[in-house]
Amino acid sequence: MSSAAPRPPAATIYSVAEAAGVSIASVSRALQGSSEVSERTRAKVLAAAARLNYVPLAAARSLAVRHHEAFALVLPELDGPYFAELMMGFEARASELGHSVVLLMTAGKPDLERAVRQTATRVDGLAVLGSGTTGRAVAALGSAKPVLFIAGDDTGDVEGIRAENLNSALDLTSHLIEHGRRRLVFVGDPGSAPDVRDRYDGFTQAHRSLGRAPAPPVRVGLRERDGVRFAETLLAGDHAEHADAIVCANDELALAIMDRLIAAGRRIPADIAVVGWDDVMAARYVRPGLTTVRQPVRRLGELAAARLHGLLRGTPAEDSLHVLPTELVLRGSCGCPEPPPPAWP
Amino acid sequence: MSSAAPRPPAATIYSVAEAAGVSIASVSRALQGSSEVSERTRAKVLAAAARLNYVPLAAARSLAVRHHEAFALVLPELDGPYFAELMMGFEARASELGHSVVLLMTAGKPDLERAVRQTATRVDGLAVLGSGTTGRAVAALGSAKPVLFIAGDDTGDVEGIRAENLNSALDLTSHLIEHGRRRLVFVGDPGSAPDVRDRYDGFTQAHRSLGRAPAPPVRVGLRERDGVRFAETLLAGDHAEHADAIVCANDELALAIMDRLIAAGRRIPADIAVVGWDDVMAARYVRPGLTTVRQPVRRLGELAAARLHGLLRGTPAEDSLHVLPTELVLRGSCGCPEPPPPAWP
DNA sequence: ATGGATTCCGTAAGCGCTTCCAATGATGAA
DNA sequence: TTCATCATTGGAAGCGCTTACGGAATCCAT
Repeated sequence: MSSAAPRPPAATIYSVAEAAGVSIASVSRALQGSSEVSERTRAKVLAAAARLNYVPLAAARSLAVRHHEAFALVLPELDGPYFAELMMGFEARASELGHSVVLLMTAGKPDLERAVRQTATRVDGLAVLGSGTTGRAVAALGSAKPVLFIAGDDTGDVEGIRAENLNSALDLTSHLIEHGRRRLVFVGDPGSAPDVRDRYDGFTQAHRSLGRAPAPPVRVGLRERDGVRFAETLLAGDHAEHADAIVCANDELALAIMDRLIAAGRRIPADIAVVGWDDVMAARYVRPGLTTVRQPVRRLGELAAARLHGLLRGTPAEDSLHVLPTELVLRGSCGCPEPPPPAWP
Repeated sequence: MSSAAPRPPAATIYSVAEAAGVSIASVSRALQGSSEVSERTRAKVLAAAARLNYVPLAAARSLAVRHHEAFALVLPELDGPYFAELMMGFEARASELGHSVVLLMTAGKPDLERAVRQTATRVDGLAVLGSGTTGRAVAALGSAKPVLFIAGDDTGDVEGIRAENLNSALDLTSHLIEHGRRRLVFVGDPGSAPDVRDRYDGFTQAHRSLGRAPAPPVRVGLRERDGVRFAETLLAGDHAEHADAIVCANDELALAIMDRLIAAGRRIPADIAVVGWDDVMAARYVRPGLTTVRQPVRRLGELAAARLHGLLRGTPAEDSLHVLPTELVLRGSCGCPEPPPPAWP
């Protein structure tokens, strides 16, 4: 439990040069591998570097080469598998491409814009999840650095990637209607995020294409407590038209609602169907299993890193890459037969 | 969709100085706030800086002041709420303390040691989760930078923080025994990680203190598929002594096992009790609810950042801070009555 | 007024690295 | 043997910032 360990001064390019008996220029060249150095000096340098445990200081290198070999990932919060997967994908790909990743969480940050700009000074590009405040804070960056929006709006001037939302929501809603449901309600605030908006749009389009009128959205947050609250107003009969299917903006909401409804004696899906979005782990363990939509979140993260890299090198975007397909996961909560448990390889 | 946006050169301290009509030294002083500058020049500088949208380049600053104002968080993977919470806590606290966080995921990294050292060059300290390979890669860093192990071993020379494991496991196991269970089995590999080891130790101690002999651990991984596999061998009757309670190293395992057991017609907890560890979201939505142990993971992350900061300034560790208490959460799967659903504020 | 304190500011020296440029020595052709 | 050629190498500038250091301007007490 040594608290004031004496830290030996780290090796620098100078100490390596001295140890190897060459100039710092040669050390740099030998280590970069690129330029021309004789085998002899390269060997000497490599040996000395290894002996001294030398690793070039990132800051010095950044200053000299004028870039950072790092990307920022800025996220609103980090809940559930969604963000975890996103990060893993992003980090993995970024790392392959030779970039570190610095993480910035926007939730609860008093001076977001400052935080963003601060972060921006140590990276070559930023991938940003979150609209609203975050989006604005990032926009304030101007075009100083490449920015990529994840699951954001098509703002036209900044590139963005996302998972498909509208059509999946349309399919999901239609599926419910095919199950004979007639009084569907959408729970979630389309104004809160572009992907929620798209999901609600799919919901309405499914209705309209069948000549029905969609109910207005129930504008609540995306957390469990919001679901609980909604379930309670629903049970209290506050909802004018007695819903027979609930389309939730995410699984958290759906799970919480389903739980309360069941606790109150409602049968799912017999009395009322519930579907969610995201396919979180809990979705496959509750009974009935939660019908939901699975997004390729990890690939979204990977793609974000790859595109940022591309942006840096001026590689034009292939539009087709920018919206990733999703997958409907049908389980018992919508009225489908419960699927067999997945077989693990 | 502009792919080759012309990026205007960023403002530097020189351009600000020129715009403000002062020297770069004054700009630096005015912006640092600390040193003495007249109100007049400070105002001029601030105005110019604002006008030019100036933010000091982190790399240049790092080079000059010889530290980075950044911490690394290195994690083995990022699954479930555990890691997400940890990260949020870490980032939040680090940010409060004025540090950026750079993230390094060790899973699937071909040259881990290189990656770690690379990362180390751009931070002032690293918080590391994961023993084994990761631990070794970090150890290779020597004492070059402050390192903090999260949920690692007490290696003596490096500081570490963790949640309490042994006593909670002891309590949990005793609780099961009080429920009348007699043939408990522990699922998880004590050799895979220090915290799993401690949990198994608690398991054995609970037995010994009652004069019973603990069964040897079932050494499997921590993922759902491992649980499924175990459940299947158990159902196949491979397990010599017919278990009446399963203590899992984490919730993922417990959930998967419980699911398969129920699917096979076993009644939980009547026929067999199952308990986990972590209190993931799914734990409170499955039926029966999963009895588990909740760790203050977020606070673990916060503490990690705070201690790293302390290490940097030579603040000695308060030992009491280093192991955080956990909380038993009793639900139906151990034989307790199902608690009422939580009330959200 | 005059001296010594105080303030405030600019000059310049780095921080550790990359890279252009010129110098070196070795090589081959004449 | 001599000279052009070429592969290597070192010198040095510069990336943008902080921070001694010392000079100038201002102040107060005498």
